[in-house]
Amino acid sequence: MSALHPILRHISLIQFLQSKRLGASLKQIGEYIAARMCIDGDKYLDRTFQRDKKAILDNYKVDIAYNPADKLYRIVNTPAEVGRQAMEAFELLNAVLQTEDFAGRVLFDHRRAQGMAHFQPLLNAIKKCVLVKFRYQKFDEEAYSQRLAEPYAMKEFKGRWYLMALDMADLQTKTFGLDRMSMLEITKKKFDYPESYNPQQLFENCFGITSPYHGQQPEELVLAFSQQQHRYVTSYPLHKSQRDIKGPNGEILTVLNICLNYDLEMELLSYGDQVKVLSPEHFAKRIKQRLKRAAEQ
DNA sequence: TGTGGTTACCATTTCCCTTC
DNA sequence: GAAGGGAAATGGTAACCACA
Repeated sequence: MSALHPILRHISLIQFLQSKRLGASLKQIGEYIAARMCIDGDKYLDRTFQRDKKAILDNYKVDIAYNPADKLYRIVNTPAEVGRQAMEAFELLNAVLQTEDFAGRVLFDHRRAQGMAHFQPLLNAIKKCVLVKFRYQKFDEEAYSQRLAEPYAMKEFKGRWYLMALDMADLQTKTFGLDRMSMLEITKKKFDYPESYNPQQLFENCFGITSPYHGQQPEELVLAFSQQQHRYVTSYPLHKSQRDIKGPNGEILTVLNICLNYDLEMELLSYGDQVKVLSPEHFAKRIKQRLKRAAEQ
């Protein structure tokens, strides 16, 4: 039995129950798991299922409930984001391990963001509401600065992790890249988490890690992608508000309700000549100026 | 009262690491 | 590569509980 065996079973169980909206009996679950795990049909026992059910709730926050009325088990909540990501990561790992005979034919991006060692300590600091000290170097500055901050939340963007924290030097909430931190120290000094700070709400209308400036409201952004690029952004949307509309000449336009921040500018610039900003005009001008400067370089 | 889900406890099996 | 031992996973059973 591999150490991966139980985890694979848990994920199989979740996927099976997700596909069975109306629920599944213990017999159906047993047969599916037995087939999936290549074990004898009667080897997935009730006792193991009960243990799996508890482990799934603990590890993935997926609650499997039994309904005595129809004698079926079903998932009663949506897997939390962290659980979903854990499942995806494990599925990838499992698939890769199964293809080890194909070494050299499954290629990974070797670029790895630095600073992931800070992730767990910072998470603990957020949980315990204690101040953190660290040395920080901005990308546009040579010098390091010493920071003391109240850590509030973590956010991922393009393979890097960022800390949202209140900088005690100027009492401004800022975003710090973990890859630019060093000499992290978790203090014992407690702080009160500000009730008004809601990171999910703060970034709801944003792309990337640049939070909106005070009072900034989302705007309607209209884009015209090339046919090829349109397919790409449809399969990997920029923002949850993204939708398609028909333009005046029957062409497909992409519309987003979003704060027009630096990260979004950079993302659109990365598409080169495959996208045209139609509105708002001030944002189109900004993109045009950047492209003009880029051409001059 | 019977049925079936849940949980606790202990036994057994299997895996994996270390040592030779 | 084989053997031994520890750890983890799994199996078996009994007791408890809710519900029809």
